Amino acid sequence: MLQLAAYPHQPDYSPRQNDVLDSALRLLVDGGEKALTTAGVARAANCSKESLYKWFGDRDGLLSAMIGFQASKVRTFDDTAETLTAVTLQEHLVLFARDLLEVLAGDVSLALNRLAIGQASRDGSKLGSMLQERGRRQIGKRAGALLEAGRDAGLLVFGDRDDAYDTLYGLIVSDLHLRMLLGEDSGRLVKDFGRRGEKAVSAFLRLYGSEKSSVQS
Amino acid sequence: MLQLAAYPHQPDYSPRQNDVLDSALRLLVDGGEKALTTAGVARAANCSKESLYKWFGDRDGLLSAMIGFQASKVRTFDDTAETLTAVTLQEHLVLFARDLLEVLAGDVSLALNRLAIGQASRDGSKLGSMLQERGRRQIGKRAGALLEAGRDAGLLVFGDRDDAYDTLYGLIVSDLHLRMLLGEDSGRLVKDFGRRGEKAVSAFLRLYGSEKSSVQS
DNA sequence: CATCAACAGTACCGTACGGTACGGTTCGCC
DNA sequence: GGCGAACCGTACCGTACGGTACTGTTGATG
Repeated sequence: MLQLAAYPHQPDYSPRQNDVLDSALRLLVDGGEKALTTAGVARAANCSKESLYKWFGDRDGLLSAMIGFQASKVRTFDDTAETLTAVTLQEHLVLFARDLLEVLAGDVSLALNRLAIGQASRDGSKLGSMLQERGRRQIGKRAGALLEAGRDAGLLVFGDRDDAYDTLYGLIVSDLHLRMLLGEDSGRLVKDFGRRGEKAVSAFLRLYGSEKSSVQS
Repeated sequence: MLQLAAYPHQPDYSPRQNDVLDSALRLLVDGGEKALTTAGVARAANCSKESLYKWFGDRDGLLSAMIGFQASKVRTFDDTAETLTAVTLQEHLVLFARDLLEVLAGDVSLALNRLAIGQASRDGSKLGSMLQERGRRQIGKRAGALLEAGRDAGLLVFGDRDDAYDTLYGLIVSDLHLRMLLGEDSGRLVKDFGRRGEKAVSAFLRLYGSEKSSVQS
């Protein structure tokens, strides 16, 4: 699991409003977008609809705020302080893979992705690009730093960093994310994230690893 | 592009009803789920709401029928008749990759996936599993046959066929499908499907190809 | 021509939701 | 204590949608 900030970090809203956003996320996770009515949020959060509209403008503003709020809780940490060896690079990659899979499988993440995808056709995909920017881009920065550190240490060989990350991502996730979004029983799939990550990293190292990066499995 | 049956093949519904389903799909593609109202479908298809309910039961029945109807139009073709060489295997894999990407990027496919994902939280994901079964499973059979033919010809080495296909799928698609579902401007991404497929197949062959399968690029 | 089934078009109903308005309450501030 | 801002709870409004009922109209069959 990625680091969660111990304190909400006061991103954009007051503590009271953060509580409301928490309730809204809970509601969304439990019942899907259909359950996310303004009256329902107000009831669940013990606030009035009038306050909702004062704080967030309208329903879309509430949705945007929910995405921003959730993104503000997901923290990526730099794990490239130490100098990399073949073993530690592999370990860090496997750790990254596990974290990535667990974030993608999180119920809040799944609910928000479903929400954004559902709205993608309508409103010019504002929510979709928000999720992209605040979600994948952020986690991609961590992976990119790790990959470049591996290259600097002579353990990885690649030309374009984004291409390498794209390959790594595909090897780790494949269509698992989409299957979960479609509602495939994730309970059955969730619990070999460790093994899945190891296999993906192994394949990635076979593709992009230098000679000196080989690690006996 | 995958083969489209020249004749609708009379899957489950009458020609008149197929026309209605076509109109409904068109409506969904143009305006998203919000635009897919029963009155809208009836107007677009020049039929009455009463007929819609008689034919499809209720709105969910209409959605299911739309998925089934669209799936019935996508035909996978067997391309493993000839005996495989290193070159033809690579060509078939690249062709498969291109077809896969173009299917996933199709506007009807994207609209239906968005629809199913949007409903995944509510109804026990009936539409989601339908899409899985009729879509990915179907296209996966073609890939699976190709992979096994490659193994039989001594060009590929793998233990579990599904694992190998999962890897191939991840290398080809990565998170491109999700990005398109989120509304990322596909126009910018769409047109190097050929190159993307070639690179993915090249990586796949490096992972799963036997000695004798090496092809100079 | 009479009959009957299928269907289009439309009017209608109940409900649910987004958004607004208002009375009552709490709480900080002078 | 008096005042005003923030806010809760609720009532309210307009609209849009899913689903049903009704009235023709067509077209095939005997």
